[in-house]
Amino acid sequence: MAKFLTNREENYAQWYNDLVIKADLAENSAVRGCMVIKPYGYAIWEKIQAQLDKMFKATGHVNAYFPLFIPKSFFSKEAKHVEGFAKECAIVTHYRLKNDENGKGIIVDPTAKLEEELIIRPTSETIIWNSYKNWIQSYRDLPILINQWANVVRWEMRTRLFLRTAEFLWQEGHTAHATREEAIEETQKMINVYADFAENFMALPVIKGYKSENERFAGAIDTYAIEALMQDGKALQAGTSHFLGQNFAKAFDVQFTDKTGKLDYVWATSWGLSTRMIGALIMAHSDNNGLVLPPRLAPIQVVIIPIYKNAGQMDSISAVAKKLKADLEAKGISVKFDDRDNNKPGWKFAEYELKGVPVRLALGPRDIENNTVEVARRDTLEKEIVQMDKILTHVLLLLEEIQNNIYKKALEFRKENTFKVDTWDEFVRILDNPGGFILAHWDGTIETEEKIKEETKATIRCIPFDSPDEDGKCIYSGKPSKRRALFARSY
RNA sequence: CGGGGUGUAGCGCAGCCCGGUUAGCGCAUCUGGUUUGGGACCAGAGGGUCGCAGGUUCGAAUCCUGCCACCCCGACCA
Repeated sequence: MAKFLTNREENYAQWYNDLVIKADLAENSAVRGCMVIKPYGYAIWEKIQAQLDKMFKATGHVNAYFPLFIPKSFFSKEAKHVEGFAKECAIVTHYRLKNDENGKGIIVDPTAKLEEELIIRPTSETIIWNSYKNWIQSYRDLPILINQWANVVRWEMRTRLFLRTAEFLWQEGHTAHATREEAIEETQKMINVYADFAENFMALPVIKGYKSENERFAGAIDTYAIEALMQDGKALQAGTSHFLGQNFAKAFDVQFTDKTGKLDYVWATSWGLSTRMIGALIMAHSDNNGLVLPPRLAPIQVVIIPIYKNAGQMDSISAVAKKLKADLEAKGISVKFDDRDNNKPGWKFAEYELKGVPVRLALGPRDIENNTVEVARRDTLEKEIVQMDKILTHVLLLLEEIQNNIYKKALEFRKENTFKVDTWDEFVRILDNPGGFILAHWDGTIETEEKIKEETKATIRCIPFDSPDEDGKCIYSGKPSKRRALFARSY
């Protein structure tokens, strides 16, 4: 059918790239490493935003906005934090251009040099905590539960549409608390919100766990993550929530008076989820015919395609289609009636399969005569004929079923590609074929983790929250271990 | 930053080795007509600083020099 895509089995990376372009989600821009998110791709992001925003507000958070620029001096206040981001910063040094004296275009005006350089935010902890310093004096000012929807810049050496771009869109939550316990509770709450969102809206099963010290966010005491498995057996970090302890409060001198009148530093968390999620969505569900979108995040949930030979037929089909569209919309479903005359039905079928529209309804003269609709579902590509009077409930149920089915399929895939491994040989062998998640014992040291990474490119994705206590031996060093970690090669 | 590759119409490419009519093909676009239940067909039309700057030559997309950009493979990362 869709011979326009590279085969997923032949070249997974190329398939992914083709799909992003052909489905009209995004394209490379004139700026190195930065993408243009096209309307269809952005519509998915808007759906993600709308749902997450609702969930953040339901858990007591509010939105605010902080500057894109961060003074260099702010950045260096938390030692680990700078170290982590220093190598991928874009820096503003001047504020004016002028005409070149030799008449050759425009140049940076050397007299317009900034006193202090500005960093384009790679993340906003520093600029936000600088503000929190002024906002917090007493325990009565706490907690602060703020989220920001923003763009950030990380000057990555190699980029890939959605998965890693030099500029990306995300949300970052930054909260301030009076006690350690409350901050930890917040960190956990938000990783649960992310997992809930991933599983119930993206139809993406995830594993929640702790990051190893090596993989932790720069400046965090503890990082929790949700990890998902892609169809090529590689892992993708889909969201992170950090317990920052008092690190940033100390760096920015944010103290408060508690109920007993004692002065203490504020406890912090931060948590983020980015446009990378769209990459996860694509890689987790799609096939050789194109995207497969979960109904709850699909910009178009149902497309209606007319099949006709002449204007007379089109008139009667159009009347039925418009009524059907209105009825479905009244049930809260987003519907597109594609009555463009410049493409044949076959072309449209292929087009909407490529774009992952969950349900397709075809209406032709036969259907008008028999009072029926042809219903096709994107996830299985099955077609059936449904009586017009049953179509509303049928579509509603079908959308739910597709949502559940693609989740089940992804979960099944993850189960089949998660392995408990106890020997080094097996570990190496499984990583190469078939790949996937590997649960193995690890001695808990950074040295071992790095050796494993060097030799196999596999990293510890997380130590799953639900990983049970059990005695074992580290797969690499043979030293005793009490718990299994989750390993994989990752994006 | 190291290794490899590519820049020719909106997109994908051929031409370059071996210099020589008006730079070609497919897709897309526009016009007209026939079509329409799984990516239609015919006829016609428009669209080019051949990445940039020099050089060699009677003549350069083609040869030489320099530069720039992008892509792929490694080291960094959500």
